Amino acid sequence: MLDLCVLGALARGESYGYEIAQRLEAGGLGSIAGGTLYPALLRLERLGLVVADWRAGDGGPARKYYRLSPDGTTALSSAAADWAVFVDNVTAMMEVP
Amino acid sequence: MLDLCVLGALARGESYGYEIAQRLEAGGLGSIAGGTLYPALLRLERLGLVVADWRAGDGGPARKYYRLSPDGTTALSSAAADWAVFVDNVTAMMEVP
DNA sequence: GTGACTAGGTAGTGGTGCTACCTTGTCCGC
DNA sequence: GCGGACAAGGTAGCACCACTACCTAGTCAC
Repeated sequence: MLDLCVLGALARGESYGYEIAQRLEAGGLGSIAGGTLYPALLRLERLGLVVADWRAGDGGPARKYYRLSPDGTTALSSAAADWAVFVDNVTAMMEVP
Repeated sequence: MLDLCVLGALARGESYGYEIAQRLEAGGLGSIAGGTLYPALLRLERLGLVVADWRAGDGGPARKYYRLSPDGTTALSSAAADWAVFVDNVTAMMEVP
């Protein structure tokens, strides 16, 4: 769930962890703590869905920039389709007719 | 997540575990195994969101019929509202603009 | 030089859903 | 009349995931 939102946030352009958290919060998903976000980013990196490289910080510590890999892009669009179906089913189940 | 779907299934009328699983499967949520469903029902019962009573089986073992408690009804409608907001946010996050 | 802020990471925990397995009851086919 | 299929409920253990708490390191302002 969180992983897919992170992929979606990265679909808006490459970014680093701290800024991804801000994108997610701006998207209404609440504040995602570092201890939640960074393990998710490491998972996605190990799965090959995102690729990362370190860059010097702009007034602050170095940043690790993440961007979608081709696998990540296809995983995101396939997950988005699955998500739409799942949402339709769950919403129908939760609404009392 | 599953708990809310179970509440939704019970909002269609009181039922027992085996039939709830069939309602969920008919709703497109896939086949929910007993080892998944029954712990969820026990959770909901301990939380007071559903109430249950045993009745003699109709050609088969006894059945435990569950129905929504007043707390369960309010929990379901409040969860459905939260779910709608959450879905909107996640869907927006996962769709690449 | 101390604190605030940015940035990333690890350790441990709790909840949740899964598989696997068990028990009881009825009915059907051989 | 016995074994298997099926209905119905339950428990045990495992794996994953998100969370809290904590740690490290860099820069800047006071």
